[in-house]
Amino acid sequence: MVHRWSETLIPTTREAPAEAESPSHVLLLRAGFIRKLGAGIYDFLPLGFRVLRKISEIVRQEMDGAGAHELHLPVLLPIELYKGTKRDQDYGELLFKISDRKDAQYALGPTHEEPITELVGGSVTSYKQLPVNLYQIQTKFRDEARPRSGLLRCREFLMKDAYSFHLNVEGPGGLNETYDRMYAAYTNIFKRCGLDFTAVEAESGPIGGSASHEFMVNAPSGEDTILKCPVSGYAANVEKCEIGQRALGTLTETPTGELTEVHTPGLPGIDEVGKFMKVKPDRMLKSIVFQIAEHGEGSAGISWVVAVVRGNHEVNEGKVKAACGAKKVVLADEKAARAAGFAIGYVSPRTVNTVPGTLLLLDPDVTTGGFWASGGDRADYHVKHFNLRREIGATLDDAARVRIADVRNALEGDPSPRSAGAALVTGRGIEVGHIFKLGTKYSDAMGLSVLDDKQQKRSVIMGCYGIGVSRTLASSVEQNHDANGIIWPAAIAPYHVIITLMKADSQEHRDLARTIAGELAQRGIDVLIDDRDERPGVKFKDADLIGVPIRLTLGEKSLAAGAVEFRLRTADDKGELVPRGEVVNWCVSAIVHGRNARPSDAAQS
RNA sequence: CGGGGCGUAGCGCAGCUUGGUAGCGCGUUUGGUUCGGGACCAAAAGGUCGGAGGUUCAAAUCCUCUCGCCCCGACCA
Repeated sequence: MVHRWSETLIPTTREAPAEAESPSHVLLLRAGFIRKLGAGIYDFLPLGFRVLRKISEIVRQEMDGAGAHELHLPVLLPIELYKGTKRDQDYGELLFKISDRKDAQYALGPTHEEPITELVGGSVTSYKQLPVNLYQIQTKFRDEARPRSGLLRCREFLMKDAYSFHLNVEGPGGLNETYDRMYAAYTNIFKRCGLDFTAVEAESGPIGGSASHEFMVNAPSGEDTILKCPVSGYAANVEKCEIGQRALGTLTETPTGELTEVHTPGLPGIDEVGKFMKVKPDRMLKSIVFQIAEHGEGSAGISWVVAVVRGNHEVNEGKVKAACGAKKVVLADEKAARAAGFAIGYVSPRTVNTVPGTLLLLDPDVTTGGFWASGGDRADYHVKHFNLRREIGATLDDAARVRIADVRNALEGDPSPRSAGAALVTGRGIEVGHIFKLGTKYSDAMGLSVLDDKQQKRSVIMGCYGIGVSRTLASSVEQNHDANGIIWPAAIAPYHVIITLMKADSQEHRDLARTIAGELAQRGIDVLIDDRDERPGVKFKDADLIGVPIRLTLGEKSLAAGAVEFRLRTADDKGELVPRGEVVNWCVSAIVHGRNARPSDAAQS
């Protein structure tokens, strides 16, 4: 492919709009890849769209290679479809809703579990048609509360979503087999896109399901925190990350002094109370009240769950849910909790004795002895010298009412759950891919079942697999840029080579550029010829800004020497002269051997 | 949704406190000089000052309402 700058639209600017802050947002705007039309709504200009297509093509190749088949579902979906799975409620405000002229309600698809399940339900009638794995690359809509960071969090964005359907979880044709293939395909996709990423274990979230992994592009600007064990390779996001064995107290520690009430008016926050009482947050007990939203095995007889962590730690809802055996827990409704006897904001672990139906969950870090401060169980009061054994007594030994469990978010330095003695390290990431084992959530809700070979009716088991295509584009920029602009990995660069004409008005130079471009194109290389009548400085700056991996410069001096100037985007020098006859091979070699390798580098490696 | 901030030319901003009908830089157009890392000189085009209402002889400026956008938080495949 050969394009000429003068014929396309690449509106580069020296300055970015003040509202753009993150690197990808600023650079994509400045380099003329995208343009904002509204909050979380962007135009993709020719350069941006080319990158989108390159990423999409890699995704297609890998998905097709892994046995998935592309289709195309509507964006405009009758709201009834979402009522069936209650996701019009679960998704809530996030679901974009519109109405037609007859005032019928529609949703703009945020994901497509419902329509795909409807489709398969109506067309798959026998277990012999399973398994099947279908995907699309489609514009998605989410009414984000706060779109931000350009393409990283949009209200309209491009996503690849795949759904697989199975009779079994295990064995040939089972969900696990496809899940593993998708995992491998995702790994290939993000590798081929030239991204530095980490696959982490994740909670499946409101979409439901039993197991999932997130693919995170490593970037300091990422919104998500991930934790890794450098020894075992275990990696997970904060919501999911387990913590290894921690030191436990005996629950028989001696009190540090008389339990003393302290008047702390209008100070509900840990930090403020700590300052007021002159107690460090890590010596305070933070007691958070949850209520069971949906009972499960093990949560019978429980109405309230009080999770206790150190003041400088954060309670993890997923872990609370697991520890109490419920299917779903939510932060307690403040009114209801007060009515039940909780002094919200001033709760202490003693409530296990005072509020019927309360289960107390103690994080290991609060079971050790020493000085503790806690809520005073009445408004505006805290207590000092809190001692679990003295304040709670024999109830501590009743496993039905008090459990010691990991209920907090993991932190840097916590013991690894997979390798004794190793400590977790943290990093930031941008979620670009997510794969789930959905199970039968949607098939049950929408009545998708088939008869098996024993004529038994079986719910179809599903998996779903998403990739944020436009987000992948942005995260590549987050990860690959410098002070001068974007640095595209060759595989997803809008063009592989930019030919910069020093004398755009010279017919001879234009002809040569076109000839070289033609030769490159024959080798499968995409070329942009900068034939604008601009000063050299402008062209060099723009070439760096848009981030094309290789720049060939055609100027008087080099041409007189029968050479072309070859420069990698990552080079810090002015480039080097390459004989005219070799320049195409140089380019091919650099593209093939890695995104920024010169032929000489490749020979050495 | 809570807190903070911003809407003035394609982009970046000043003007608003103390009302008198809009200005600077970049970019754009024309002419000239330049020509290897965002040139210089000269001239020019381009703005219902987000919108509506109000106060006033007079509103970008003051008042009320409204819409849009950004940041932090809450939330979030």
